[in-house]
Amino acid sequence: MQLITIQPEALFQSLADETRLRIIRLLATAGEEACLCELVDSLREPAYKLSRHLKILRQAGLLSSQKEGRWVYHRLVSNLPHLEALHATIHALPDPDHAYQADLARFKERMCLREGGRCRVGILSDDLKMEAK
Amino acid sequence: MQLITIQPEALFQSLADETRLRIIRLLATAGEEACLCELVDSLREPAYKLSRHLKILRQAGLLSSQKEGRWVYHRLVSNLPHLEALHATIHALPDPDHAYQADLARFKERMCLREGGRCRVGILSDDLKMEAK
DNA sequence: TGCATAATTGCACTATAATGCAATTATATG
DNA sequence: CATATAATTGCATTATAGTGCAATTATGCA
Repeated sequence: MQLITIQPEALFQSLADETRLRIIRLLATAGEEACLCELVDSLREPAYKLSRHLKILRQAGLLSSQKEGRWVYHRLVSNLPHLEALHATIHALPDPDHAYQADLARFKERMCLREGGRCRVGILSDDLKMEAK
Repeated sequence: MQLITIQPEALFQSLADETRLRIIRLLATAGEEACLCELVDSLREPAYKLSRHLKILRQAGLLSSQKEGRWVYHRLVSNLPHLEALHATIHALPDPDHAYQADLARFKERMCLREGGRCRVGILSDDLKMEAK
């Protein structure tokens, strides 16, 4: 499921985007897996955008994704020495404008809606639902 | 000399390029500072190219550069927790096609030409000199 | 002061990557 | 089987970033 030879620069490439770094920092600090709709509500970014960035992170070997019914849960991969080291780096990153802190706060609140540890609701933020026909 | 607020994604952005990552890995593994011509001979890339990438790394807060006569020495910055962690990550990176190992071997050889710990010769690789008038 | 050289930079060009919209796929449920 | 919805993707557009050449700057030295 993961590439045998990951080019190191592709690893950093995948973190060189604000949205992707927000995703990774959130999952790293929360120590949790999350589905797309939970990320949408936490980061307040449209689903199509996050979905694409999640794919990039998966291809870079940073995330693994697992489908459960209609939901897809994304979690950090950390079975390699350089990935462990990378997570330590991410934990040590500064948060100058408290953007990550805000993401994490929304995420924690969102996690309260889980039932039996699983997501049972869709996107809650009205302005990010696609149903705006 | 260095920015007060470095955006974390700019840090990864600066490592998301093969040439820049080669520079950083070389300086990190060698534990040495190096001038441009030494890097040109070690990485076998044209001076104008490396010079530009060095500038980007400097602006990202990863390198500091110091002029000594005609030579400019570049060294890693590591006075911050997340930079220390980043160096650990870089040390843990795989080297699938042994490119970094080759860079380091050329660098060590090149360092033998120093006198009193300072570079005294220019670019040695004939095909990378600009004098090809 | 003139020349050689270490290093940098302006400019044009090309390649790559992010974005938004709309459509589509896949799954659960009445 | 029809509908709702979680998630993904095709496409056109825009923005960003790397490259090579040639010119320029800055320094040491004869």
